Amino acid sequence: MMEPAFGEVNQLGGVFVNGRPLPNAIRLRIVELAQLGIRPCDISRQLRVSHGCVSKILARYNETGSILPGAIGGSKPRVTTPTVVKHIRTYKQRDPGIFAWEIRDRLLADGVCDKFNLPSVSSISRILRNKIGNLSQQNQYESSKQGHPPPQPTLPYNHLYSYPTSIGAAGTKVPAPQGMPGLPGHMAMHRIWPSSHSVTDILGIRSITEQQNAEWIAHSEQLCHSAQHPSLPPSHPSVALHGVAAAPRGPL
DNA sequence: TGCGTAACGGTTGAT
DNA sequence: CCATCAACCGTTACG
Repeated sequence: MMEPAFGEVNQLGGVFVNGRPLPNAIRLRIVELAQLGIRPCDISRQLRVSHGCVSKILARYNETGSILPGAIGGSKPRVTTPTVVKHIRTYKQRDPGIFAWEIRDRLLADGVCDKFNLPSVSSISRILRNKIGNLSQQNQYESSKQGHPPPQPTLPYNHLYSYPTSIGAAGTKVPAPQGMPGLPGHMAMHRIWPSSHSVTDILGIRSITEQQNAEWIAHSEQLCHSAQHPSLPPSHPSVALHGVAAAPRGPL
């Protein structure tokens, strides 16, 4: 906890925070530069991001269509699957005074779970608290993970990074999320460049980096921040975080 | 020289 | 409330 305001410096002189994903703006640019035809090794040098990272981000983008990092932390529901949650909700609705340990017994008795995937009492309590709560009439049994309770969808990361609205979390290795061909070719790759500093002179790439990159990223970061809201600004950077990625480790 | 990837030290967050 | 621990992170180093 406690995000260091300043990270460490890598061999290329770039700043990074160990254990944490690169800022969105940079991830975005890695992809965009690649689409402009700039080679990974040059992107690495220009952005001062290790080539290993550039390689990884690009590879991920190619297969998921998302520039976002994968879902960090947590653990996949081992026992509290959507089905189990649904049953618990039913028990609770039929007998609001039921105890967690009674629910546990019933899950077993009803064959919903076996002794190996039977949730602990504390797990059940948590489910009652977090997922069912009022149990007035929630119907969507799909509310296991993507609940959007507050207007502010739990920020995936500290504001230091602030990721673009919609979730964070790229779904690990899911090959092709919904409608996400993941083909870089389809991209609506308008010119994302700041102004008209055409990148055309790829031969003189060196002339555009440094400063312009910094400026661009700063600008991009602002967009990312304001993008916290569902509605994206019109000038939303192309490659974008669209599509995002798959659900963070599906319920099953 | 470029790049894919394992090892490494690190953080996170549901269980 | 706290410990676990598996998931991910980016950098480094190797091939």
